[in-house]
Amino acid sequence: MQNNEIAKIFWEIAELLELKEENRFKIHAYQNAARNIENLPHHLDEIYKKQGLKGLKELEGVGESIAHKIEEYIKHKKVKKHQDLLKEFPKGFLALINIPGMGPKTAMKLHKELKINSMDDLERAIKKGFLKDLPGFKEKKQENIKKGIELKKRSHGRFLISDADELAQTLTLQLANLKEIKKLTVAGSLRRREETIGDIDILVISERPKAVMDYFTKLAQVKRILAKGETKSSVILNNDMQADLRVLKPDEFGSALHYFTGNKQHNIKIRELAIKKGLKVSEYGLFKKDKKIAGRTEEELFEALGLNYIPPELRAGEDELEIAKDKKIPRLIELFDIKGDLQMHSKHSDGKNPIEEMAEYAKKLGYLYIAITDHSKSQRIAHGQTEREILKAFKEIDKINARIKGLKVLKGVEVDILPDGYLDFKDEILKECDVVLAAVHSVFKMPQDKMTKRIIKAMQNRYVNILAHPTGRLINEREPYNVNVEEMLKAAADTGTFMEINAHPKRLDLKDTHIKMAKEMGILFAINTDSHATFSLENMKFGVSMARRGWIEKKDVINTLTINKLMKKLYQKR
DNA sequence: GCCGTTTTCGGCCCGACTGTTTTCAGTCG
Repeated sequence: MQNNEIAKIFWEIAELLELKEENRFKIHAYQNAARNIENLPHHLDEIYKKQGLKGLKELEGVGESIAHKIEEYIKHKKVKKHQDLLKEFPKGFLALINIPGMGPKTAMKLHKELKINSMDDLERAIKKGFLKDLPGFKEKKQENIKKGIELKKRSHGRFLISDADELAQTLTLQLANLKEIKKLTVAGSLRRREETIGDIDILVISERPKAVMDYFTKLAQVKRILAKGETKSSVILNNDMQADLRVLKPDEFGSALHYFTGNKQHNIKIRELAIKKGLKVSEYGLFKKDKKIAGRTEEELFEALGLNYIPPELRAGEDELEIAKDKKIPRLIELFDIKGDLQMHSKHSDGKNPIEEMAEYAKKLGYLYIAITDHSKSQRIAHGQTEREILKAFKEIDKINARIKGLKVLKGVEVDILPDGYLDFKDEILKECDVVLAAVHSVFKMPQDKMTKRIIKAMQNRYVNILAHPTGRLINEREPYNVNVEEMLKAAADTGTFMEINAHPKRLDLKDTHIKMAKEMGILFAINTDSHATFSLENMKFGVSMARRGWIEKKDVINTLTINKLMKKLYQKR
């Protein structure tokens, strides 16, 4: 978690500099560095160990000064500039500018005029009505700050993509009822298929924006209106998620969708590119002087800028513009490329449905095969199977295969990787399987070198095909275990082990940056739902979008193959 | 503070909404 610790320090330096009204470009530089560090696939101390300061300076947004501060943190666990800045303000003061609607200017004014130094001070001052005596702080502003504090206290961070997806669907279904709306689409982080979602962005095409805004802000799910204007409204929904609606005209659709999809860094880079070409981009279109030259569709916009179409999942503000300029954006994998699902559980361990029901459901999805991969014996909580039980289950699979046409059920197991790196089943059992997934399910807290060795040892087993949920994280619940991902991936490449992209919305493991790194090493993937019930087989879409964010093509994924080619791949390690 | 296929100095994305200061600053995305 070291990268995030350093990023947090740079975010705070930026905030502190904002309070001091420092040069805004300097502030921007710290924010930019923080953002880039958060998205790094490698640990900063590993980069530093291998390549020193020079390696740090090669990172985007990191120059002389910030590289030294990273070095300082690695050596001393703190950064002097950060400590000095913190000393200039009372403890707990930074919390104030993180209240929605409050920025550095407001916070500083309250600090200077009313000696408000913390969240507690602020709440007390509001209760006593002190704010009202201040110029520029009338009734409404005070009310907004109060609501901002409440929201801040209740909010539990970002939402799972599956939850946001469902909510967005109910909103758009209702909006679609309004006849004034010509076209309607979800944009923002949900369209980019980020692993978690902060708010829901909806773009509407209509000639009558006022009617749309009235309807939107009165929806049953709306708890509070943050802003309501001619073209843009923001609301807080009942579950405390924010939703933004933007209304534009038909000939602005492409540029508006692009602008509203982001991310922010990507948009900035697009605008910078436009400037270099003597053009200007905004949500209203691409302009040469005052003449509009593109904007009706996203495709038109990219083409006018001399770029390949960049799919939303790749719009990260990293190297996608350069690659699009060289016309090298690949055709990314699609949901319909998936021919089967190679991790799921049945009643034989902790699943809800019998094998046959899983198979029938998969057949309805159009799959050619599935693998039943129930847990091994040491997973007591998950009713892991003994050797006898799994062999019995395989006989049941033979019978099902004889009955069902058009879908093959593979005999599999999700075998536990024990703390010493040995597996929970002996090779005699594993060799009876068509597919073997290995996974860590216990003793998560291990020093990095031990955990890395443990996993690598498991992958060296000739029967292990796939490393399941390779980093073990549970989004919003559990950190990944401490494993050196780069070494782990190198071992996967050496042993011919496939990496899982686990499609469960809480896992999404590997994540995008690690997927990209693994692909560069030539590793192949299996995108699996890890289903414990029939309906969860539908989660495949979340795995596919995570794969797309990692630049994955159909050829990189083994469960896009036909059954014969897949079997060949699965047996080539033995 | 970062960055460079016109630059090692002089730039650094663009626009909406709110509240209140009657002309705009602050905040947000």
